[in-house]
Amino acid sequence: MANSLDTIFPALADPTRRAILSMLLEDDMAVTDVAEPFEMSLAAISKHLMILTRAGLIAQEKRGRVKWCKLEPDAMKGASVWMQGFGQFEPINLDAFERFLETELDSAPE
Amino acid sequence: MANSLDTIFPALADPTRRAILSMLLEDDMAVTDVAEPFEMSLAAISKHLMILTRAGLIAQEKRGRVKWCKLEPDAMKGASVWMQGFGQFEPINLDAFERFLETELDSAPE
DNA sequence: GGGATCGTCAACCAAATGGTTGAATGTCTA
DNA sequence: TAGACATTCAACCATTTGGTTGACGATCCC
Repeated sequence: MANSLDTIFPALADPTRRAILSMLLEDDMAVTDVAEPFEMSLAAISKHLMILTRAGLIAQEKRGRVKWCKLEPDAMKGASVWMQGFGQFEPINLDAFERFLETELDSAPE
Repeated sequence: MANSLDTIFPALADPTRRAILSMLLEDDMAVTDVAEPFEMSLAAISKHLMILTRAGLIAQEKRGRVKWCKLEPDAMKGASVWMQGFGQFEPINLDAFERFLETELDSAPE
C-alpha cells in the first residue's frame, strides 16, 4: 500500500508536504524544527508527517523525546518511473542537474 | 498556474485520472469513449477531464459535436524534474536548487 | 520530584473533492 | 424539421482533507 501511486501522488499533492520534503533534502530534522517555518500548528505538521510516512516518503525514528524525520527518496521511484512512461521529455534534466550539483559542491564546502 | 506543481500533483492524485492518462497514451479519444470503461457517469468523467485540462496534462479540441482528448506529456516535465531532484543523497543548497528548477522549467518546450 | 519540552491524540470545523441526477446546448443525420 | 447523439451545466450530496484547540503521555534536566 505504501509506496504505491495511490499514496505517493496524494502525499505530493499538498504544497506544505512538498516543502517539508525539500527541507529534508538538506538534512534530517526533528518534528519541531520541521514545523518552525510554517504558520500552522505542530499538530497539523504532525499529521502531514504521518501522511508522508505512510506513503514511505520519509522515515521517523524516535531518539529520546525527539522524533527525527529522514527523507526516503527511493519511495518516489515508482511515481517517477510512471511519469517517465509518458515522457518524450529527456534526461537533459539530469545532465543539467549534475552540472548544477558540481558547481554546488565546488562552491559550497558546507 | 497550469503546469505547476500545485495543479499537476493534485491532478495525478486521483486513480481515475491516472487511468485516463494511460488510456490516452495509446491514442486520442472522444469524451464518451474515455468514459466507457469506467463505472461512473459521463458528467463525472467530464469533470476529471476538466481537471486534467486545467493542469495542462491533456488538451481538448472540439470537432463537430465530438470533443477529442489528447495527451500533453510535457506538462509532467516540471513534476518529473522536481522528483528527480530527490534522487540525490548529497545535501545541497536549497536556494540554488530552486533557482536551478526555475531555469529548468523556463526552458520547457511550449 | 517537578517543571519544561517533544510530539501525538481526540474532538471538532470549514472547505475541497468526487460523485449523482436532470436539464440544457450544440451538432449531426434521416 | 425532428430526433438522436455528445457534452456540459447546475444543483445537490457524502466523504475526505487540512486545519484548529486542549488534553495527554513521554522524556529530559534541575
